[in-house]
Amino acid sequence: MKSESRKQEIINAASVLFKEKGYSAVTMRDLAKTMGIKAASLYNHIQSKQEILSTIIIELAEEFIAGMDKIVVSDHTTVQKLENIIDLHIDVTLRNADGLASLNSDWMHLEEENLQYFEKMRLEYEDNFREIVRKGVANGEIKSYNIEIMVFSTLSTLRTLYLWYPKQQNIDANILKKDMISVLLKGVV
Amino acid sequence: MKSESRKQEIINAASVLFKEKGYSAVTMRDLAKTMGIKAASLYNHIQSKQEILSTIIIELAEEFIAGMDKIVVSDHTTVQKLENIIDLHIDVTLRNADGLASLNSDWMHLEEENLQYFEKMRLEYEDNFREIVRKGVANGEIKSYNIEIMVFSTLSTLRTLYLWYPKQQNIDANILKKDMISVLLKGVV
DNA sequence: CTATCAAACTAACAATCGTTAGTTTTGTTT
DNA sequence: AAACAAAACTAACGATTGTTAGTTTGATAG
Repeated sequence: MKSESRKQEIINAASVLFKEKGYSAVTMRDLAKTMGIKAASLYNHIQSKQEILSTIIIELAEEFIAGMDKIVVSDHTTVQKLENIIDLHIDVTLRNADGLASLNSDWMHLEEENLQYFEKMRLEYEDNFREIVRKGVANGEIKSYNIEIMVFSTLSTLRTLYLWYPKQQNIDANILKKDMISVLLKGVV
Repeated sequence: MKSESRKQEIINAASVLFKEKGYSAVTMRDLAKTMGIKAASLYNHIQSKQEILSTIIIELAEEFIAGMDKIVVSDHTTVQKLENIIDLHIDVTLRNADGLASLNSDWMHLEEENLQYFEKMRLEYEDNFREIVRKGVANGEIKSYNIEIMVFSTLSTLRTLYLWYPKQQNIDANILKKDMISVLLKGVV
């Protein structure tokens, strides 16, 4: 076996470092030191620093696309769909909070092909989100505020979960889901 | 006059580049090319790359601290205070959206002294925010959801405004304030 | 004109970057 | 014990990094 697990260990360690300092500020020697080996040894397992970044980001982006697609084709109400989107973000955050840092902050360092692929997915995701909200406004389930503001407000919170949730200790995932749905959809006053 | 304005031009150009690629990925030669001069010439106006970053971030952080202090000592209701916080973030975002990118994403590259100062200010700001919400829950103005979730949800949206607002064309600042207050406080359903 | 001075320049530095080539170690299988 | 492969190593490369030293340019004031 060509040590796929060792490669994953490197990617996981890189995710942590990228979250702390960002892709550009992390050197291959930093990553090697974390793994307890020399920088050159990393190349027995990975092809390049760029491969690490793109693996982290593209994998996560495809997860979001797959999750959103399921929600879009479902026959739920708008409110249920929004609840499912919140669930999706919380689930992905619980599974890979470190990797989400790269997806959110280092996507611009992807190289040409993967950059275009990522941006296409992000646009598709946002369009789906916007369309769900738009339909909700149209059928009266959602208040008639500016759609862009509602989408941005919700999505910005969900996208930033990876920064906040790992620092919380006393919040169970299911309680988080429930309260986050309440706060995001019904407001605080 | 020791060309304070030329220094500000450099800082403004750096803010734009830092927003696009992050502090670590921007080289002094990148910045010089943007200014139409050679990298060495930058040092007639600034002391170091680090000075540019700390100027951008510390100035903005102090603005937030000053704004928050005014709100804290006011005799407004909790809801009014939250509305004023939203106003504060929108005002700062309109004035310096580029710089906010560094404050949000590159603060960890500050050096020892400024890093500690920044982190102290951030903690102070969040504590003030949390205390305002806590009092609002105590006197019944705010719903009794988890306080951490409410603070995070609101603050994460306000902190990310700099990414979103510059891309919006048809949204007037006053309409944005009004709608943002509605969405963040009263929810979308 | 000439003196002055800010602001540009050229040239170079030591350090560090991602990465490659070739070699040795380590652990398992025959 | 011999053979093999995985995974570590040493050494080095060319490029790029932030920054410095010293010099030239160009506009302004006497």
